[in-house]
Amino acid sequence: MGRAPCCDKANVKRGPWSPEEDAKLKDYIEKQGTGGNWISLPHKAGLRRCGKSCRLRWLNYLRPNIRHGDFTEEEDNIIYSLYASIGSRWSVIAAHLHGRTDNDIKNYWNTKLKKKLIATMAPPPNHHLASATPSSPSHYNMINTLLPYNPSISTNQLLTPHQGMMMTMMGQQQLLYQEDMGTLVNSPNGNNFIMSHQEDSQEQSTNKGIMLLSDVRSGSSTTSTVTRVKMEHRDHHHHEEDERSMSSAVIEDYGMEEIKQLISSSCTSSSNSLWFDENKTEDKFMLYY
DNA sequence: AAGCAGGGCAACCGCGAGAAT
DNA sequence: TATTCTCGCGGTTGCCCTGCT
Repeated sequence: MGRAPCCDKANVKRGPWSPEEDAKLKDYIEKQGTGGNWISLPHKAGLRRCGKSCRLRWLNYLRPNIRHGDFTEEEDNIIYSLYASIGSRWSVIAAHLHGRTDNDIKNYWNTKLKKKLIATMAPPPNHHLASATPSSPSHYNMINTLLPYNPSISTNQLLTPHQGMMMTMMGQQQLLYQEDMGTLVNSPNGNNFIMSHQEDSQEQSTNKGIMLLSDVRSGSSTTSTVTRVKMEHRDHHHHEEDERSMSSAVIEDYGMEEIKQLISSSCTSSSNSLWFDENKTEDKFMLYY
């Protein structure tokens, strides 16, 4: 036989915690600790609560050094970077933000940061691909947060930012392969890009897949690696070779209607190229279909 | 002032992995 | 070894507040 049931669910209080309950729980844990057993804790502390509820209340609200309130830009950047790398592993992300709880970060992401990201990705209303106008600093920062976060972290495997971002956006799809196509180096004066290898632009345009361009700045120049990513649906009945269909599924999976509109509005009828051209002199972020 | 809609956030739900019996 | 529970996690829900009409 196993253990006894954790609690009598009919006899436990649910809903918001009162100040008295908070005080009881806090007082008990500060004096006695959790004892490694949350299930028996509420009874010992004189609370008519489920152990899980006590644990949640303690971890998310009562424990010392919890920080509430606005997130800093630095915290935003860490969240962006880690989310791009590991996805919605909020507990791991929380481990890198002192005083923040996974619940806090999750809520913050869902209510604010995701919208902020979408807003930042969207081009200005008068966006033109040929424009050379630098984008806003906020976008500059956002793009750079997609660069590898240097983690001495406990994740098993970190994807590169573009992998992570794409995997996140792909939803039902999986990475089939990633192929390095070369390196772009832009000159200090701006807009001249040199492909260090893979000079066959014809092949670039005819090979199906997504080309990603991510930037690494060093000194006065920016080095951009070019990666072609090939994807397929996990549902083998709907294996897609049609990149247009794939791009549509991507957006729907991510639930980013705004980005869908953005892509639609950015897609030219004369080619299959979709661009997120951020019009920066030193940083570009491009999707190429 | 009242009604409504949307946003923010605390709390709950359900699942998987591992532990206890 | 099988069964059942605990813990920790991510996803979801629902209440409350605020702003708009």
